[in-house]
Amino acid sequence: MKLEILTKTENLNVQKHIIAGIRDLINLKNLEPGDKLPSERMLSEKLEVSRGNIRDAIQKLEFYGLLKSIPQSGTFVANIGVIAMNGMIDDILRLEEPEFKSLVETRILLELKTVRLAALRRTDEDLDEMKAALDAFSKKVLNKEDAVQEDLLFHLAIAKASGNSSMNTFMLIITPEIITNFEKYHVCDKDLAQKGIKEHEAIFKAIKNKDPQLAKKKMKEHFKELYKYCYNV
Amino acid sequence: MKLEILTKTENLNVQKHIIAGIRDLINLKNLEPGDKLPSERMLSEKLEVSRGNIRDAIQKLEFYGLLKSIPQSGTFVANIGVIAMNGMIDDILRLEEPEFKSLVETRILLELKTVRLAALRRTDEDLDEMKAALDAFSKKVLNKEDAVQEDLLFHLAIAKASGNSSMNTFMLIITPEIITNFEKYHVCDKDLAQKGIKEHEAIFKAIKNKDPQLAKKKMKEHFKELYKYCYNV
DNA sequence: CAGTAGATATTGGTTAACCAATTATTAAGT
DNA sequence: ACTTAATAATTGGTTAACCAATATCTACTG
Repeated sequence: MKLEILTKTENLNVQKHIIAGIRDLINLKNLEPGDKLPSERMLSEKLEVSRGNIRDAIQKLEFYGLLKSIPQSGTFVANIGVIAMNGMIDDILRLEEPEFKSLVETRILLELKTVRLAALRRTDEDLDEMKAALDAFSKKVLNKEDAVQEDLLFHLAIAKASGNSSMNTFMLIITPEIITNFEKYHVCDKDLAQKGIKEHEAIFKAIKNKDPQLAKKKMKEHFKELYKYCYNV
Repeated sequence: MKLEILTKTENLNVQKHIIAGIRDLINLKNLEPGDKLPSERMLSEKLEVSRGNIRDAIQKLEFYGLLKSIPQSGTFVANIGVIAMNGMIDDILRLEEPEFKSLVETRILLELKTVRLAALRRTDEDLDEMKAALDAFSKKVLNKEDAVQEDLLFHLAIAKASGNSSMNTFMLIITPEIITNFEKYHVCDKDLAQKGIKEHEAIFKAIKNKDPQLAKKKMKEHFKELYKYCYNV
């Protein structure tokens, strides 16, 4: 018999099997917040997978705040009751890779907020970093070079200036895929980029002047062009 | 000499050291999208950390879409240019744990959108699940039991019905911390929960009737109470 | 000289042994 | 009988050896 390497999809299925197993076990044993899960070795034996797989699954549930590992002690149910635990795990198991449209939708939502917050909260240092990103973008466009990266970095600078760490994180999560798709579908062509400079400058100015309303308005106009491209491609 | 175990913070610093090292290396060698990174073993030697630490750091950069590992072949720079790579890595290195206020801010933003989308896109199956969550919440409140979990599960059901996978994911990420803090600060006391039933029902009804405007309005009213509690505590 | 087949080295991934901290159990002492 | 000290077992975390797929080099053939 030939031993085949597991594909990424198969690995994901193994992980889902484990996560479902942990959920069932929590229910079976009526584990409550603070209770200890069986050891990784026991879990790997019961679920018939390697300890490494178990550790990966636990890490994922830790990421979602459902479990908490403590060295040389054990893995514990986080401060979340059994009802929420079940509901959330089911949601996690059902999660699918987001489509490009979802990403754009989310990005627009986030940015219309971060730009407002940035106008309210930006420090002088934030302003400097945004200016640098803005200049880098303009320079590339004027040289007729591709500037998708510089574009996104300007937007990330706004996210940082918003002072909201979780929005900043979420922007970072969706940005790479956005860049890849933009480049693939040539969303930002040269003509559009020319307009982009003016629009970026308008956004920057509004943030500099601490005018949240105007900042949001300018961002909306900026996205208007993107919208057209995204939903026509 | 006594060997001490590394705390979680120290481990995080090691990871940041590695990520910065990888960034410097990409710059030094002018690696472009598709180029291969040095092997994990070389990196671990050069940065003087274990291969496991290297793998963790690479995994993190893979999560943010900056690197891509291929078995038995190597780790490659994703389809993102050196400028964006530098900017994003710097952002990642600077990321801090979000404060509770940031989480609430983000949650409100997300939910005012997901509720609109849910009203537009909900399937009958979505409706059933939301109804189940709604009933579970009502039942608990009427029994004068704590219902923070059921509350959040209703909101997660809305996120699912929005049909936007990334917003759904983001809601899942912030939910546990929200639950923990709500319970800690007793944000949702019994009287508020009584009101909550009516508010949830109004939201549900609006989604059922596919009325996005009304759904958003009702969600806003629902959050009005929360807002007061969050910023007074 | 080009091209190909085979051997060798390198790669990310996996596994099992190991580690020190913790926890549970036992034994001893008062 | 209770407390405490010592020991054994268990725990998550870490490390190094191992694996098979891949990439690279070598030697041979036409």
